[in-house]
Amino acid sequence: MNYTELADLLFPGVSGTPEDLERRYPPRALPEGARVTRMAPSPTGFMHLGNLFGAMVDERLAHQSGGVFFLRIEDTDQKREVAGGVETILKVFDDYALPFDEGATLTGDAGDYGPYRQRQRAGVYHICARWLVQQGRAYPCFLTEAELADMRETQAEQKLNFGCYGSFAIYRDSTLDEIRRRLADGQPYVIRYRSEGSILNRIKVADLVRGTLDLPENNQDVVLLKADGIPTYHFAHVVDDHFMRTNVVVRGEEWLPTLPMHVQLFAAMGWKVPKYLHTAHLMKQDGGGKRKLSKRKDPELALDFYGEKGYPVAAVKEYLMSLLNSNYEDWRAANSTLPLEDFAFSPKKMSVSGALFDMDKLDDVSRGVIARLDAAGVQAQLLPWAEKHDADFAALLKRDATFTLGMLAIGRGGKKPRKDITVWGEAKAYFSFFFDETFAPDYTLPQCVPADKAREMLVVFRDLYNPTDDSTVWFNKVKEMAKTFGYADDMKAYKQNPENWPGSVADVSCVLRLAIAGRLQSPDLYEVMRVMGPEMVRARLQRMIDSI
RNA sequence: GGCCCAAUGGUCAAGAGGUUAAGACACCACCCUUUCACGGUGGAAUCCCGGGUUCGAUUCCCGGUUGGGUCACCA
Repeated sequence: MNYTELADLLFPGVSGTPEDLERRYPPRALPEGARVTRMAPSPTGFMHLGNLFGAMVDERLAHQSGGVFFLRIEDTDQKREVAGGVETILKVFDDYALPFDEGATLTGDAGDYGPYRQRQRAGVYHICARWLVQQGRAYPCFLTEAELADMRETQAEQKLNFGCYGSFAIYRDSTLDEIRRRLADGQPYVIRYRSEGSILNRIKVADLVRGTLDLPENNQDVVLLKADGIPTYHFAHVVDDHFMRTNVVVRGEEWLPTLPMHVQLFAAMGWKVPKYLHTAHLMKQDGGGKRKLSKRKDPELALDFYGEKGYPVAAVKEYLMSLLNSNYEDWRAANSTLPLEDFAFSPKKMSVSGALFDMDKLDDVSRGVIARLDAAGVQAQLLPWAEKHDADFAALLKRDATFTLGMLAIGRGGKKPRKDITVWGEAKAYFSFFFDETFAPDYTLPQCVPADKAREMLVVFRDLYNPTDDSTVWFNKVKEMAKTFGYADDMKAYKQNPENWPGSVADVSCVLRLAIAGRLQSPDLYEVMRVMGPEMVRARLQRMIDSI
């Protein structure tokens, strides 16, 4: 077989060589130890937690080492491509503040190693595929889909491994004449790699989290170029990550079984194998067992889910980082104000087994993130969320900025900030009583305070209420009032002998809280009233007086 | 079915050949407190099974079990 002739036959318009490409994409001038990583999603219009999970590893690895983090669009499968898919990807990078240094952008490409969309790199793949054919390491295969299905069936019956290998690779040794005839006949074909490996041989591959892997050699004649001339993932990965000079490939553990094939392809091309880092999957509890988070069954897999609920971006990243490196939580506890980027991320600390996604934990992290914000910080996140998801609420928030800021400031700052809100989506219900439009009181009184007595208390309070009182003076007045109504003003005494009074100052406070907030639970009443101002407070008191 | 990866409380997990086997979430109780939230104290709860190596194994080795992944002209 004259392989050069075969190569010319298969790639008539292709002329370059891998050496040309080496010159076009020279090794990057980077300091020793700098890591070049990439995120390589398919533009399916769906970005999920796993994408983010991996991207955070990529980004940290690159930027922590003074390297490069780039974005490559893997659009080799037209069937799955969705209009606007690239925009969705870029938006996630933007939303989650994961800055990439080069790669695909909305307007084109940025960087010297492009194009960064695989379909635009056909020329590069063809040069490499042609070279492999010339070397006798790749060949055209005319197996049809039906034949492949039959083959699989036969293999299942005979309990053999699936795939195109050994005697099943019937076009491996076709003659040039036969190939010429089929081409002339217009028969569709793919380019397959001609594997000389055996599953009886073992290979060793280093993985940054898993250590040295001991795997069987690949014996499959894998497809390099599909019938439409576009590469499969496998070939694109090898070619692109070589010429884009990626030195750490971060990807999910679903790629472990094909790793030997990739190593084999690198070797066939005469290229250095990059370092690999295979991440464990995020799992979900399902009935008895656990399973990989699924796009169809689990809405929480989609990143949109978090945006809609109103999880702060920082909370989702914090949570993922705590799964990535379990010492992150301790670090965060000791460094509550530092940016996540100051944490020393280490691949060695990553877990090799899949973690169950824990919404309770995320909630806790999110509460903590929100609690650490000051009022302006809350406003800066809450308002955009509301504008996007709840226009009515946004309008209320914007009506009086000073009022809103005052409201948001209650219980913030200090050593022990309140953790009332988990996600922005809860904010409206939580703050509802601050706005007459959303104020929906439930005037159900505590048992020990009959309605007529409550009304009297409110009237008394309305008259003694002085907005200039400080909190101590104010609460002393409340206690005083409790006493005049025969209720205990000393909680300790009351708790020891509750039978001596009809109720306590706590019950009296409940009545006031009901009037002001319309419910039994609220942040510090004095603070709430201070923010509301005397006019609003009096109106609230009156409203309850008139209603019960 | 073949191949690959994994296994410490309910969840995330630290950990070392000899430990009272960290910590966090969730849960329970109590304390603080005019409510709620926060905070504090305490509690319950874990080394998958069987062999081997060893004075000693949850830790190392081998089997098994269980879970997960993968076997496409998808990525």
